[in-house]
Formats: sequence, C-alpha cells, structure tokens
Amino acid sequence: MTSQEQSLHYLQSLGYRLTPQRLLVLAIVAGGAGHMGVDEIHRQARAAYPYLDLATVYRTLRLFKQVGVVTEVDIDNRLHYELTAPGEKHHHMVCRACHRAINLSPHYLEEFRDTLMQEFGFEPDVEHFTVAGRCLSCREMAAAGGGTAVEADVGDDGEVD
Amino acid sequence: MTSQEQSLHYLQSLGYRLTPQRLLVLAIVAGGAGHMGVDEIHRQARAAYPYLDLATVYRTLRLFKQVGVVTEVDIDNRLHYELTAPGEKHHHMVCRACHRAINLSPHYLEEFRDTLMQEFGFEPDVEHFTVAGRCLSCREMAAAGGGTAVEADVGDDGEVD
DNA sequence: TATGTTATCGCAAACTTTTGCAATAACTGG
DNA sequence: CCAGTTATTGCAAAAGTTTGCGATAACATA
Repeated sequence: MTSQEQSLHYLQSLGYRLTPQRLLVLAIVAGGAGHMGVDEIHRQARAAYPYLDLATVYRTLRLFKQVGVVTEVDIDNRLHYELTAPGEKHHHMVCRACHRAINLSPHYLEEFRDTLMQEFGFEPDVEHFTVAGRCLSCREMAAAGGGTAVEADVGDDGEVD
Repeated sequence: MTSQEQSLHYLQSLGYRLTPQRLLVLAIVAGGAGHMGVDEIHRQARAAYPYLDLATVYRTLRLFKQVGVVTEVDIDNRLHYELTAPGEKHHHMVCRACHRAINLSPHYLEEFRDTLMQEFGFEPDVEHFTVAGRCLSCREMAAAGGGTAVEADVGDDGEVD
C-alpha cells in the first residue's frame, strides 16, 4: 500500500468521504517537489478536472492539514503545502528576506514541546510548526550592505516606497 | 519621557516620519487592554479622525511591528496587535480551539533560539513568536466529550458542516 | 520662512482566503 | 441494487489584507 493509499484509508477511517477532488489534490501535492502554492495546486488540478473550484482546493488542503496528511507553511503571506512524510517529519524555518523554507528536524522541538506541556498544559501544534526569521546568507548580505535601518528595510520587503 | 514618546523618537531616528495617523494608531494600541483586532483599532481611530483609511492602519501596524513597537499575534486567522513592553516582553500560545492567547515568557525560547543560531545560522524572529496548539481546558473538554474524531473536529472549528 | 525632496496617505482595486447555500454525490442500511 | 442521510461540491459573495498610484504633507536645507 502506497503512502497515498494509506492517507486515503486514514481519511475514511475518520469518517471523511473519498471524493475525486480529494484524490486529485492529494495526487498533485504528492507529485509536486517541495512546498506548493495553493494557486499552483489549483492550476494543476484544473488541468485534470476543469470544474474543480478554488474554494474546494482550500477546503481540501485545510482538511488534509487537520488530519496530518499535509504540512502547511506560510511563505511570504501565502499558504504552501507539502506531503507529510510519516517517520521523517520536519518543520520549517522561513526566511523573511528571501522567503526560502529550510527544513528543521523535529528533534529541535521536542524539548520545547515538553516544557510547554509540563509548565502550562499547553499542547503545541508541532505538526504544523514554522519559525520566521532570517537565514544565514540573507543576514550576511545585509551585514555587507551595511546601510541604515531604513535602507535595509526597503531592500527587505519594500515597506518604504 | 513616556514609553510612547520613546517609540516615536525611535521611529524618527530610523528615518520614518511622524504623522498624525501614526500617533493616533499608537495611542489607541497603547490605550487598549491586551491584543486588539485591526478592525477595532480602525474603528477607534475613525472616531478621532474619520478619514483614516483601513489600509493606513494595516501599513502603520506593519511598520510598528517591523521596528518592534508592537507585537503581532494571529488569533483565529486574524491579526491582532499589542504594545511591546520593553523589558517585559513575552510571546504567545494561541489555542486553536478557544482562540485565547496565553502569554509565554521569553525564557522558554532562549535555548531554542541559541540552537537555531548555532546549528543553522538562522536567526529566528523571536520578537514576533507565536505557537499554535490546544490549551489545557480545551484539551480536557475534548477528552471529556470523548466522541469520534469527526465529531471532535466539528466542535473544534466547524470544518465539518 | 520659503522651497525641494520624498515618505506617507487616501482611494480604489487586486489578491488571498473563508463562508453561505442549494444541488450533488458518497456512504449506509435494507 | 435501491433509497435515505448528510458530507461535500461549485458557485457567488464576503471578509481580511495587500498594493498601485496620484496627491499631500513631513522633514531638511537654505
């Protein structure tokens, strides 16, 4: 049984229905390399089934995320998804300058998770964990440029016109 | 010099201009108790200055967040802001069931931050850090209900109609 | 105080994501 | 295999957030 079939069985066992739309979206996310934007998933899906609505894509991906079939990553204010590989799960560090997503092994989070559980009884959503920040190369570039804070901000994200 | 005046001086020192709109938004966020939604900030601002546009509120808050004057929290897919209290900063745990935001001392993050810096050269945005998850009371309630996964999901966020 | 430069604003429109609703189709039990 | 139940879909519209652009106003300089 492939990983996709496993996911589908799992959905069914939770009481969700298996629809062509869900099969299609799952196949596309599984086929794509790395994190895919919602619009790209929708475009590919329409190639196979033109009536598939964007709202369905959003709903489907939200469901997949909820049950743990896919992992959601926020990249530059847009949602991206990738297949959750059971056994080799990972989280993400997203650079707010270059918007690259770097994988992060769950090992780095276990300690943090345990602390939150013990101290607050709060169960963090480590399935869908993302840290924003700045990656090494972007930090080096910013340091090399060495401008004022305002100039640096312009380069980073265009806040200043 | 009040904390607000400090923030304004800081903005100016970075090369940003002091406008009535920025003063107003800052005063409102400073006056509000806890995290405020964007619409609420906008509503209060319009009471004092009716022409202030929602886009300006968004831009202003984004700027404030960027320079560290306010802290952004995502609560139930909506942006909320609160004044950043220097010296007593904190982060947030947002429950995905009841949408309450629980404060988290930065102490719990220092270790994690250091690890990321050392291992990957990645500088996490600890200024604006939020963890999603489920709080103690919501987890207890879910456990008490003890329904199926589907029923539990309905109660949680209405995904299933 | 007058003048020039340009960051910021207001407006309108775009974009991303969510939601209400009637019609449809997936599953269940007979 | 047929009928009943209801989760899911497509569509349309709303909600939340961002962006382009010309006009305005904040700051710097003289």
